[in-house]
Amino acid sequence: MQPEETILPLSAFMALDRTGPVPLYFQLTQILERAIREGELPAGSRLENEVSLGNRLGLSRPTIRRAIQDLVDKGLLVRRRGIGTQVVHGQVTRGLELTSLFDDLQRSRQNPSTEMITCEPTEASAAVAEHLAITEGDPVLHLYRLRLADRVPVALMENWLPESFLALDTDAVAAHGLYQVLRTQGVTMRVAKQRIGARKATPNEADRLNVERGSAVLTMDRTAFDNSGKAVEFGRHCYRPDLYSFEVTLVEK
Amino acid sequence: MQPEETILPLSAFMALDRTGPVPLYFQLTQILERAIREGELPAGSRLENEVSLGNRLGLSRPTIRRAIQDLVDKGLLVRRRGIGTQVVHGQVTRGLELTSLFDDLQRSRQNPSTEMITCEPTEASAAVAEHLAITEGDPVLHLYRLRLADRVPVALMENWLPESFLALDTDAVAAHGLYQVLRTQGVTMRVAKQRIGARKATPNEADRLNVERGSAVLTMDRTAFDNSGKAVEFGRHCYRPDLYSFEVTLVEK
DNA sequence: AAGATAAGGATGTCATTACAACATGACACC
DNA sequence: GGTGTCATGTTGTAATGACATCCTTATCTT
Repeated sequence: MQPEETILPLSAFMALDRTGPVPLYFQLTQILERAIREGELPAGSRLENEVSLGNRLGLSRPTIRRAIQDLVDKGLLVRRRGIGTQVVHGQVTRGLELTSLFDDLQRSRQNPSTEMITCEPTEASAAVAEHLAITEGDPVLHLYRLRLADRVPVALMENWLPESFLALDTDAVAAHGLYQVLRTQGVTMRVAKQRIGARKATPNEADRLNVERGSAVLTMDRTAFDNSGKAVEFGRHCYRPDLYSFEVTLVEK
Repeated sequence: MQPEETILPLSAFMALDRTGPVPLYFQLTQILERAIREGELPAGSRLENEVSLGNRLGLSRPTIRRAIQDLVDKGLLVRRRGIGTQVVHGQVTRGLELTSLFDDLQRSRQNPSTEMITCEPTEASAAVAEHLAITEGDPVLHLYRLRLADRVPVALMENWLPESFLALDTDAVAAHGLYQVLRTQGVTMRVAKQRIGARKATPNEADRLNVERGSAVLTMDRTAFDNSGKAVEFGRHCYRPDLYSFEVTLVEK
């Protein structure tokens, strides 16, 4: 049997602004996403088809498709040729994004703070050099920080940045997070490759994270690349697993 | 300074087949991806621009863009307006896909096998019902399996499937993996939401995974949805962290 | 020498059109 | 009753054209 088709009233799309700098497809994506999260488009319901929606809004089909595709990629919608587009069941969750833990915690009002343990230039080890695509012994900036949420230790973070960032503002990093500072330096992260694993905490880690010795920690190694494809950061982090976990949404291509 | 532009010879694109059922953009994606992985397009090099490439191949610009965009989404390329498209530095890795652990291991020739511990109908607990979007007490199929690679235990997997799969072929699941069997049943997974964490292994888990009691395990909870948006599987897995980890590639949208 | 301006080249956005492929349901046919 | 066929509705693929926006480089001006 066909699932119920939900047709949004035209009023839902009155916010569309054709003159501003915001792309139409993006505005449409946001409108639809809000409608899904607010329940106006119930889970399992069918969307109005692309052509009809385009006609009603005075938008071309490619624009409609682009907007819908973005939501499919986010895992909110599912498309089937010959059938239509449906809202995925199951509560929508915010997936992993290219942000830092600091942003994550701030978003969830956890009152994040950072304690800088070490911040000094050093020479790249073989492992660090490999991840940053530089040569062993090259100068790098080494950060060792403790992340807290509501004054409770959540994560221990060790990061290495290539030579061009040796003069980074340490205080700003402690106050606003590494990624925020890099953004103000004109560096925009585009791609990050992460490996998530687990192991026993070292005694040092256990003490700093304020957990029992021999506890399990969640680990994440990450290399981040800027918009020119160069590696700008390599990090080894470990998290208190009772306070933090990773959410990932996978979509079949 | 501008990075070096690499122009692929026309011969690289001779494989393009305009008559077959394979979309042109997809063929182009594969050709480019191979060229990157084989090093014909070196890390950091600039790609030929969209318009010129389209003219050379006799393809329209939207088709070229679609192919390139897919590689950007995969984290292999980076685009900057006004600049061009560049190959990302850093070795290319296979990211997390919508496949099962069985597929993963098979791909890396680890000789995977499965030991079925439990496979029986039961009633949905509150947690299971929540994730499958059914009501507590509804009948579900409960699987409890041990995954081995080269006869070494790698993961303990607990899965629940909704009522429609109560009559699943247990032997086939043990032989070919759960996802494979579901595919033959006409079920195609489209979206999966995963949460990755860590904790200490329970004594039972430690024994079955053949690790010391109190070891750390990597955990993954997953709900998978089919192409109609319905939840078809909920799983709680735990992995030996010395033998398995998750790889994720994030791309800024 | 430093700053402003202009030109060129690249990707980003958007509209229009056409046809292909797939799923469903209705209906005729055997 | 089962099977095949067709019409219809929907998304998928592809080409074409136009303009916008951004970055770099070169040039001109001060």
